[in-house]
Amino acid sequence: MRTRYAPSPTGYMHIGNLRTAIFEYALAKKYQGDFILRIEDTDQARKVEGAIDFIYKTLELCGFKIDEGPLNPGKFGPYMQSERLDLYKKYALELVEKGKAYYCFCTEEELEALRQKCALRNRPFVYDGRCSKLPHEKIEENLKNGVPYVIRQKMPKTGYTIVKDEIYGEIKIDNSILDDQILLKSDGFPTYNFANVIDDHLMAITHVIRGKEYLDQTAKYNLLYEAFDWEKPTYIHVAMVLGEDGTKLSKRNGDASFMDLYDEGFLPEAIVNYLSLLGWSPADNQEVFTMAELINKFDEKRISKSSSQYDVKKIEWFNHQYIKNMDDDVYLNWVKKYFVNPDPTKDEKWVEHLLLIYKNQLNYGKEINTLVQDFFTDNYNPNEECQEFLKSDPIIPEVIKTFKMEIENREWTIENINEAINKTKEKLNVKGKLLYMPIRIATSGIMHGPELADTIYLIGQEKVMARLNK
RNA sequence: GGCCCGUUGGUGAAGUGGCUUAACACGGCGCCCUUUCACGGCGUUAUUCAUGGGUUCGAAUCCCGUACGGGUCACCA
Repeated sequence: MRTRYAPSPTGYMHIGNLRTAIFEYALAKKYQGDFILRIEDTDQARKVEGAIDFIYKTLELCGFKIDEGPLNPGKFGPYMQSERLDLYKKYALELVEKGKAYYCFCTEEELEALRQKCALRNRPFVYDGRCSKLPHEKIEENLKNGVPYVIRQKMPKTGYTIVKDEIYGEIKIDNSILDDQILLKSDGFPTYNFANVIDDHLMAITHVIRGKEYLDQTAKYNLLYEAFDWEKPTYIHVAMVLGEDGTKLSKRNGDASFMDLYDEGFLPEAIVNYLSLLGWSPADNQEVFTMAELINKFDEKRISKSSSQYDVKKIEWFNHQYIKNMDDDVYLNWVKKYFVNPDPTKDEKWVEHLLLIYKNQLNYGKEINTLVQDFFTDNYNPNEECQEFLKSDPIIPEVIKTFKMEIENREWTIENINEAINKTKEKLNVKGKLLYMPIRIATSGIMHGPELADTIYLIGQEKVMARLNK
């Protein structure tokens, strides 16, 4: 069992690509197979500097081990398509030799004319194969004169080709719509389809997992495998991942790339966990699981046929689960990367205490900044809901007054704050919400917050007393 | 437009002819617990599986049509 992840080096990995990689990885590892990274850089224009390091880094963060790739080659290298050009040429020529492919000297203009003709008749464009009828001498002459050419594969004009897919079953594609596909471009680079087939075969890939948008094209792949008389890999096409709005993923509809999520403070484990459940589900009911468990549970037969929508709320929930389960010191180290301290004069212990009391309600790293903001402001303006509450019972002003008296002359510790609350309770014989909420509002100005004693302690003596004296 | 694929709740989904008058999870709403808040727990949220026919004693599950959604038809990957 060998699977591969074959991205283009664009320096960007959206969630759909990552999800495909997760499936590829899980499948390979389930059967103790190898996971190969191949860089598809045949489009010179779209190449991005440093993209390979970026891909390695991303996969590493996600917990993937790359068995073979450009930075750790195995015996099937090179793993960059741009370094395999002679290979593609060799195989393209082999097909020409066998009479299964031919040189095509058609110019851009000729093709455009052809295209127009098809458009006029409202038919899909199919190359008419005129160059396949060129006499031998003419071809030789053109080649000698350096006329630019591409190599095209001869496709059958009748009948149909069956595409076999693990998820979608058998699909019949009419051969008449198949173009004599270009194998080698005039710049000497292979087309994506051609390079894919050559590489998958030479790299002994057994299972190809890819987006459903390639399903129709697989007929062309099959014809290529047949032309070479090679064994086809098992195909597993997966439906798309859509954005939150139900449309195709793009930079426009939200933080749809791995790095965006990572930068927001989503843990790679949580991201992987969540994505594995998009378009796939395990036979049992477990949702939160480790990579090892995923590998163990993974079953490619259970991949869904229909596309699924990305949901921020749910990925937040997953992230929340992982954050809650972190050890305190690990959590602090992690959350500090996202925390922007508005007041550097606060000492480290105070900051850590503050960060810690939000650990079990934090959804993602950067959220910490909005959660803690009330601890960094001098503004005290309780909202309407607070005002309503304060007026809801005559005892409330008493509670606040009593608490103030109790805390006034004590040393500023959490124990003493709790003690003051308790004394208030005893003196006035109030408890529950009527006891806590007035104090909470009077000291912090908000109705929702972390543990009350911690909150009061962290707001600080000076500020609290000032508010109580109002 | 031709061809291909899909359609279970707001979302992820289970379900492959009777155990389903549709699991589980997220979100929403409500309640409870911890003397407050949060965490957590519990309940509720699809009279029904896009729709119309058919097959069958029986259909979300099988067949056909329709609608809707998506994909694909490049010297892009």
